Amino acid sequence: MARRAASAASAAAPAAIAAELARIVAALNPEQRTAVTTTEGPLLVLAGAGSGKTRVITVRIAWLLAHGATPEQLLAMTFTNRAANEMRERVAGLVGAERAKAVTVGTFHAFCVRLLRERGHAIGLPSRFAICDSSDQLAALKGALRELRIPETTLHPSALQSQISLMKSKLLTPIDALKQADDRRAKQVAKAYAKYDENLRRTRSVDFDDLLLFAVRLLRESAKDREELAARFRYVMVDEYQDTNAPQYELLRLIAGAHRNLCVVGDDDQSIYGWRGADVKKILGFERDFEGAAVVRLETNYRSVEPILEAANRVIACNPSRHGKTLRSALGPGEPVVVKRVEDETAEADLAVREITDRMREGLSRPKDFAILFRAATQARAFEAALRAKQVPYRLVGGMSFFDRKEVRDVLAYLRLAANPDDEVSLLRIINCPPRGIGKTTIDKALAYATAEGIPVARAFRQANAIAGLPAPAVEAMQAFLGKVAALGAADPGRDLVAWIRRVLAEFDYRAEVDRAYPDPATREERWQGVLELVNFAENHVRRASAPTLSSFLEALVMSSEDSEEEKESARDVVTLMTLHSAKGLEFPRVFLVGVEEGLLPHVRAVTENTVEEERRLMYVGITRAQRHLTISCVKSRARGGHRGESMPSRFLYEMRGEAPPKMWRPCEPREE
DNA sequence: GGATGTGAAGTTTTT
DNA sequence: CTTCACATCC
Repeated sequence: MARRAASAASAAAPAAIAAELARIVAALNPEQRTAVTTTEGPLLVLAGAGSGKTRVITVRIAWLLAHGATPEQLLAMTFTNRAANEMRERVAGLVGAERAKAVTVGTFHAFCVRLLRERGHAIGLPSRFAICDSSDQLAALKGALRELRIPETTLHPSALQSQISLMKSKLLTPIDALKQADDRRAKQVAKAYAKYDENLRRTRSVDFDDLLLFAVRLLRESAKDREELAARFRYVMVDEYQDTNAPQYELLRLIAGAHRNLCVVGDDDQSIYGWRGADVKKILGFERDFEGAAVVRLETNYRSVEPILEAANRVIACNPSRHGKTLRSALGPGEPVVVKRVEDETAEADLAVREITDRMREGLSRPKDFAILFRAATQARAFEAALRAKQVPYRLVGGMSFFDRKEVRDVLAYLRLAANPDDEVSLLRIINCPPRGIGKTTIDKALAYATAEGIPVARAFRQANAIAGLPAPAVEAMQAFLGKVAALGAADPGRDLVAWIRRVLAEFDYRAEVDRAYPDPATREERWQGVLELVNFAENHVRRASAPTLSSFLEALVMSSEDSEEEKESARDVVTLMTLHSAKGLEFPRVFLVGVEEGLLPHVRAVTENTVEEERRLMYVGITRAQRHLTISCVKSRARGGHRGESMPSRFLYEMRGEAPPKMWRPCEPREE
């Protein structure tokens, strides 16, 4: 990041590239062209669904480069790795791999990691901090609860996790949380938050939210770093701006606040992450925050046929607070949106699968043309069953990731412990896996000792002989185990990563543990494949990274949600099942939007919590995924939480047709507080 | 220290 | 209905 703007790149941009760019810009519609060529000052690009948003950002980067900016001066921020990768590839296609490489394109989180590794010392951050993923976070929270003697039944760790994350994404410190706490529970949450943070600091760890928070703190406190960053990144671009939370906004202000060359692209109508801290007010108030901002609306949609966009426009028009856009189809007329109400969820699944098999029989559609979209992940079950019965290949997006598999997490814990002997979470995970005679009682005693003495858990284990009442064999086993770990972690294997991982596996005889834990030979083989897949990842990392180390490998794993090879293979020609949230940004020729009922979409909790507007945006996102065909379904009777009950069509279905709901119809009522 | 049974609770998810 | 955490038993 501190690297000087190297102007060593190609002396003269090839004339061919310049001509190509002129051709591309000429082919844009007038609004897109304005968005591309307005380079100075704050710019808000309101990009409706399917309006060529990524094209605008990438061509804008090419335009900036062709008009005097150096690649080093450009910063493009995204929220997901997927978006970052796509942007990088498309920029490379426009300006050539060489210059594209020098443009900083990345997720907010990846940007912050780099910033903190290079400059974090200014706020006392150790350069070798570890990054916790969400299951590490959960384990750390359980530890904090244990130390505070709060039973997990009183404060559910996963609920605590999202509450703390939400507070962090609103820039609330544990002290703020304690000040604001007005009841017993809130006080406990604040205390757990404080203890959790304290433990992370002690183990030199940060969670995902901390990456943003520390970056903000660094740029607030160190004028030198702030000024250097602002001087380097003269042009800042942000994708999916409607998803920005408080720390991300703050970060942007700190980098681009002085020169104001900030271009944000987003769609307030697709803001669906309010529940995790994304603040739609940031995009609604951009013109106020950055006075004199130019605003461009992209309303021509290149994705969907007219009837689909008409439905989308009518639904979203019911939201009171928005910038206001109306999508126009570049594709023209098409088949009308189909709405069906069937008996129950089984019939709903049969309806969709029947349609899929019929269309496939015609030979004009393939499995990958179809997507089934739903509000809640639990709805997938019925569709999975129906697809299986008809032998239609499908993939369920979300669900358990490769890195959540037990064997993968176990092996990762070994690697992480070797890289960071203070990693308590990993230590506790594998201290007795494979079993080495260190039981729950022993561990509890060591934990109590660590808490009483105020020392790291790993140190307590190392001093096991000082702890009263521990069985001698357990003490020996612990010390032997820690000795092995220390020996492995003494030196970073660097390029020999793969061989080193194999040695770790052999040293701890993890194969034997897999054989022991899974008596069934088929699952045993499957589990072991998971371990081997991890070794593959390491191989890839060594091949791709410029200076691979154990730490860089572990970090790459935490920061990316990359699919395993096996998952990539199976994702080829299959029907896609996913939640509306994971569907954002995707498109399919034929979409089924299912379970469009009161209580589900909008969800009951959204109704009681007065967030129906966000549910309406979710409906809008669902509709606008469809290119040519959209089938919406709802049921008369649905089993929820074990009980079967009557389901009414969603209010959104009436809005979609521009009708008022019938008189007899009762939406779920907001609860009076 | 590990296997089996009982109980409660059950949107949305990326980094 | 089914998943996950916890308690109890061997």
